[in-house]
Amino acid sequence: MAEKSTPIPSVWARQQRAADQPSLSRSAIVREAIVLLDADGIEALSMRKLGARLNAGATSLYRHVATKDELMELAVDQVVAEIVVPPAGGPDWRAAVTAAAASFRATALRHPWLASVLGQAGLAYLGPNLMAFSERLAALFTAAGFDQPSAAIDTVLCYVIGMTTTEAAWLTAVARSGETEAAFIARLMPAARQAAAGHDHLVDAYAEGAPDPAGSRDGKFAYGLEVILDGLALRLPDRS
Amino acid sequence: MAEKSTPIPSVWARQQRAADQPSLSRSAIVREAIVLLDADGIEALSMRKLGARLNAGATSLYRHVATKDELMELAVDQVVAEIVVPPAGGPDWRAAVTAAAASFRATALRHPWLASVLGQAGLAYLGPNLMAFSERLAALFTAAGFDQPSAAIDTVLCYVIGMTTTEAAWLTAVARSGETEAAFIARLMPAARQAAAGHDHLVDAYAEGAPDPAGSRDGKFAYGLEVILDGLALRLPDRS
DNA sequence: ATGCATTAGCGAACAGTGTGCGCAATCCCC
DNA sequence: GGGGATTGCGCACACTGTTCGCTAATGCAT
Repeated sequence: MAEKSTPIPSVWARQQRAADQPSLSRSAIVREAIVLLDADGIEALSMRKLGARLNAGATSLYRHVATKDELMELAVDQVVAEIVVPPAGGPDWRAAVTAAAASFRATALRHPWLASVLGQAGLAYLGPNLMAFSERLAALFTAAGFDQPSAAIDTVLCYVIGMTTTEAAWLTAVARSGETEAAFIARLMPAARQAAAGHDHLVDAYAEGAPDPAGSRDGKFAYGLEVILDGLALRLPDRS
Repeated sequence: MAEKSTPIPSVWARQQRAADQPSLSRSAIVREAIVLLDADGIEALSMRKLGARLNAGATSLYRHVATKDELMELAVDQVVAEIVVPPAGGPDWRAAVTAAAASFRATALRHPWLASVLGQAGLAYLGPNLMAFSERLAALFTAAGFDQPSAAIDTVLCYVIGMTTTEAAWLTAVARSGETEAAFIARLMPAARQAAAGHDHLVDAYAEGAPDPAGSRDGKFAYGLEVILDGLALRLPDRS
């Protein structure tokens, strides 16, 4: 019992290391963090779980990543690379912006933690993929004829981030319930109806059930985007 | 799996006990939680600190609030009551919506945690003040002539939430730095410039310094809102 | 091949966190 | 006064992010 503190190193107990995997690296850590984030949500990511998933101790990660916040920043930048923005200069800038927004939305729904983290990060993240994303958007809007495109970009981006944040949160809640979206809505309706009691316009809004929740989400996103594109088009010089 | 058909319980369905005389009461807890959230941010709110602030043990709070998430929901609903939405039926619906958006933004900047929590909550929060807020918005847009106002409302709301979330996050970072906004920008510029290197449109965007950061934030918010209102106006019937 | 300097990995530990449980005290009503 | 219901709270549990030394392995120069 004397060797309670440090076990005597034995030749037989010696482990040969690192033959199995390309060991620990920043990119492997980020990759696995994204897997864990996608699977179990943002609050389920812990350094210990992530380390265990990589056959490593929790504190080993700190040799490659300064802090958990930095890890999140790296994960965001990695995932932002999935967003595809059409090249600038095409004949139809509205179609290009619509495609970029759709790609953003698809990416944000594939990684439901993205939009909320991105919204709260604001302009503090400067990762290469995020910069490249911004650059392509700026090129797109500049080529479309906006002489001061950053305000237009921010308008579209804030709308898209706000919409996908709430949509991802909703889908996460649905997924956690283990039900279909329609069943989840049905189970939520009594509480919603009771809360809406006495508010005439709200009961009207709740009255018509949505037969196709996913489709109506698509439609709502497209509607708001069209509204914004119409408003932006009015600010373009000439046309016609 | 057993609660497949059980309606989702809501905080608001449970009745609130009277006898709010003792120092510990639901409303006192929520009030103090808001103070703490405003002062130190969302991640600084802990049940222990909140209990200490109320001269009570941490676990005592659980007699009045089921969980910390429920407490956040109550805090959100409390703060939403500060948002002023003009009555419906006025002659100028755009001015009314602009005023409501400005009130939302002011409230969200007064309580920098509001927008992000609200965005991630999505439609799950059913507090009375949030319902009243939605009702007033619905009345406003219905009176303006939108026959299906919920899509229009969501467009405006997602934009406002997205914009104020990033703006609040930015201001929180500035406040934490202890510097003025201009000084913070100046200190951030080298990193931003380096990250933007090679991206022509971005260096252009960074080139013009903003002499009045607060004013330019106001302007950006107003610009995006005007864009959306223009786009919505196109969808109104008649207009002469 | 050998010695050395650097570093990757990790166990223990610290200061927190949310919250369930059971016990004591207090209150209200009969 | 008796008794049941309610409130406050200390303890404990299972976590969290992160720091600190220590060991073992690796790369490099000789």
